[in-house]
Amino acid sequence: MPSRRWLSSDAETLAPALIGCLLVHERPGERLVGRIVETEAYLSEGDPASHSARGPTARNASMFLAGGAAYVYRIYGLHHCFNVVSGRAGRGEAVLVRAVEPLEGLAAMAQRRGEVPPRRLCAGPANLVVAFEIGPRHDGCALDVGELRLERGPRSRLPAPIARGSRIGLTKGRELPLRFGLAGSPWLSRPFRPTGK
DNA sequence: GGAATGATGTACT
DNA sequence: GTACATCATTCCG
Repeated sequence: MPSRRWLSSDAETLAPALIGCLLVHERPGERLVGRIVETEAYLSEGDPASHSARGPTARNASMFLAGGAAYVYRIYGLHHCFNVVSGRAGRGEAVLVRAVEPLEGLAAMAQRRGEVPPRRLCAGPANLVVAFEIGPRHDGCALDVGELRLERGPRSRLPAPIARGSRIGLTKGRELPLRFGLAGSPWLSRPFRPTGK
């Protein structure tokens, strides 16, 4: 049984640690793989932007599971976003996966995403969810077993340093530098400004 | 019951 | 930079 201990670290630690890890969606006849290049941490305390900020509800219940579960929610009535729950059970922290570099299954991803340039296939949390055919059915799933999995990347060094900046699209908690990404990667949803914003 | 809100993406000025 | 599609969830009364 693969160790899940690395997934129980706090969100601010896990978010950069997920850069370089692989997201795998494997079903009969189809295998989708991507390398995570951009994440955001949502904390259990002191983070007004976190869905867990006002305690458990029906929607955010899976965010309070133990690290290694998936948290999938709908936003703006239109899209879904995929998170890796982190920390110990009951904490309520998670890491939003904002962009991955597609490695396998590009044709299937393109079919779902439509006519977009390759670099936009999995750029943005709602876009990668479409490309990877992730849905509400994955909410609460364990990410070390089953069709949707998280795999540790190669132990070799990353091809670039990890950049850090403020999170995107928030109305609260903008000042917290909790966005992480592979510096200079063409697969990011948006580039990191040199200033860290 | 009713209203406000939102961890987005795309198109447009 | 702004407009907006679109609706479940959340909060208030």
